[in-house]
Amino acid sequence: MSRITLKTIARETGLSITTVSRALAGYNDVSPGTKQLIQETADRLGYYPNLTARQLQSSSTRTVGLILPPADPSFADPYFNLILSGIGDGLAPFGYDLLVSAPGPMEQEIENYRRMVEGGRVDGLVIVRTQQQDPRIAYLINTHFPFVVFGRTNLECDYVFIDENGEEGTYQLVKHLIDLGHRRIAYIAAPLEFMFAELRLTGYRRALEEAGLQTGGVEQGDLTQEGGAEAARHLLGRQEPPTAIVAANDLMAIGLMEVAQQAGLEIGSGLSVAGFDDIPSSKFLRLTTLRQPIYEIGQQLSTMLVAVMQGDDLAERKVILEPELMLRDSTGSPRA
Amino acid sequence: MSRITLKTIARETGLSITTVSRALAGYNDVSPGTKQLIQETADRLGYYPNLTARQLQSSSTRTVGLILPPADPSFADPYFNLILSGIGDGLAPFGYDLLVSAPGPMEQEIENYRRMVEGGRVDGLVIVRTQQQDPRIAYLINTHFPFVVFGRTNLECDYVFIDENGEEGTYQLVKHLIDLGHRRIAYIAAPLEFMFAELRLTGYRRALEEAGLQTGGVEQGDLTQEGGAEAARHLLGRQEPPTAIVAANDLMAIGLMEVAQQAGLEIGSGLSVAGFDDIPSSKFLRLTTLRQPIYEIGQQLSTMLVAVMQGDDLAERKVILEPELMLRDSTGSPRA
DNA sequence: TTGAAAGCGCTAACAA
DNA sequence: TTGTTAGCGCTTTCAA
Repeated sequence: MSRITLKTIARETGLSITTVSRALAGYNDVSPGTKQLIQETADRLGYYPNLTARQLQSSSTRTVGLILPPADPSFADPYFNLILSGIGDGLAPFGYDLLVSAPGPMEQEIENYRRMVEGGRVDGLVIVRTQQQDPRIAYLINTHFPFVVFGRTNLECDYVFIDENGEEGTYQLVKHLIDLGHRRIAYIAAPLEFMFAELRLTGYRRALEEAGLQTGGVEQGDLTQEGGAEAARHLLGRQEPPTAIVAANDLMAIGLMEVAQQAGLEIGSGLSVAGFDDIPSSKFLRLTTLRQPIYEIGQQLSTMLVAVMQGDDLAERKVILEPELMLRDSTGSPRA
Repeated sequence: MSRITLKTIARETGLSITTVSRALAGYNDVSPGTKQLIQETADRLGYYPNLTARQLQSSSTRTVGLILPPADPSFADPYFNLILSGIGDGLAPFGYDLLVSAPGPMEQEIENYRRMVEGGRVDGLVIVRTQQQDPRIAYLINTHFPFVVFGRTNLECDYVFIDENGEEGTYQLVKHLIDLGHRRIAYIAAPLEFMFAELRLTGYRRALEEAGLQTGGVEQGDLTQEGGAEAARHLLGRQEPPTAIVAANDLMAIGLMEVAQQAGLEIGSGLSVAGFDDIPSSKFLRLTTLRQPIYEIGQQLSTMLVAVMQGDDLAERKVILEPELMLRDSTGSPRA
């Protein structure tokens, strides 16, 4: 009991493979009678075309790739869940599947990209979490492979991307804290190889500078809740602890809040805390943050990628969205 | 500037495609000198094998499929994010990729399955969110295709699955509420075509029966926050409103909490609320719930699937996990 | 140790 | 309207 192929149907009907192929493809250079016979036979035997063979023939896969960065556990990060969701839902109407690849333990990231691109497994790629000098983008431009990016880089290349204005957002947030009366404002930065880390940190610095303030301390965290907690312990242990701490993402801000509460600080009045992302939990924790519509960005990215793969011209090749400042109870005036 | 194939290398070195193939595959029936020449040429030209061609030849894809149910927006559901994360991370060490397919707008679900299975796009499949008479499982058993399932069904078939004991968990939860003194306990059920909906509802009913209590009202919700809110409005509008409401999942419980708060009820003392899943937000909302380790289940499922695809015998083909009762502030004794 | 030939399942150019 | 031939890129007998 082997698989049903065109050959099976050809043998069954006594016609050639070519004719069977054309009949099923709906070409009209096949006589109606033959067409019907073939169609009936195909239905009866339950024929379904082998997509791998088609891919090989057409060198098109109708599949889009997404490779997750080798963080741990990268996949469980709410950020990726949302972007994945947006891309998946955005692709569905176009009939594209999404091939997701998580990097194995000791595997080099570039191997994943080669597998997808040079191995011909996908027609296009979505790149997320850009680095300042992102080797993946240099590589893809070099190979002329269709891709879109979530995030900017410092590379001098022309490519399609969406990014949020992390600098301006963070600037507005810190300015708001200054306006509330804070003078010692600390920052928990993301790893600086990431482009967004640099941009957000710049926004923080610009706001302080403009107000003529010194930094209230800058730590670096690994974007996890535990990383935020760790950085918070350092910052709160200082001789003159800050009255406000801004974290580069919500997850770290949440870790920070827990540490502050354990230290007996009242969030909002005793210590102001803010994050970046507006993940679902932030709403319930009343965390002031900057909202970037990650899910919608994912959707828009997939639409743009489809255009790129089809060779269409895009009206906007570089989209920069303004994050929305979500003021909640975790920030307030410093204690008098 | 076309792609580098075995043919390119063969032409370049003056050898045959066969020899090139075997040299690169590491066979030792190629002379050392030839081998080295081929290897060097391949490196120099940047050869990478065409995976589609290999797939066609070997009829193996090293890819696992996951098809999302046609809920809306299915992808954004925290439940799927976690299971997806677990599967993706679990598969990575084995070198399998994950092909995710979201159903298109008007597409029938079975078409997705045919594409993956009969189209030969994947070597195995993960089925989530089982229905009582799940046609997908009947189909897969029929085609002898490797798969594993998250959730039971009412089908009399032998297949590999993991499920949580939703009946017993819900029973324990409702029993706890009864012990606290509640007498009017309502339930917001999930759509009953889902197997887990039936099981959890049974647990609720069993606990009431055992205590000789009437139901405090049963509504059906669509598993979303808004669905929970809607059901809550009905339940709270009753002549004798319940003192406790249990929802079939956390998302609905969260919607329910919001409605209750708007109605001026104090969660925990005025109205006890409980859910099922323990999604990240539940912790912050202090929602009493039943925790099922969805991420870990996803990981274990992928390990089991790899075994099934390899034809290995599994020690445990049917795993049923006990959910953990997470008692938080959203439940308490009813007001005297 | 190497190469010719066949085949995985499909599509497409070209003849008949 | 149909069939023959070739080819997508690879692996695998089987001969040389």
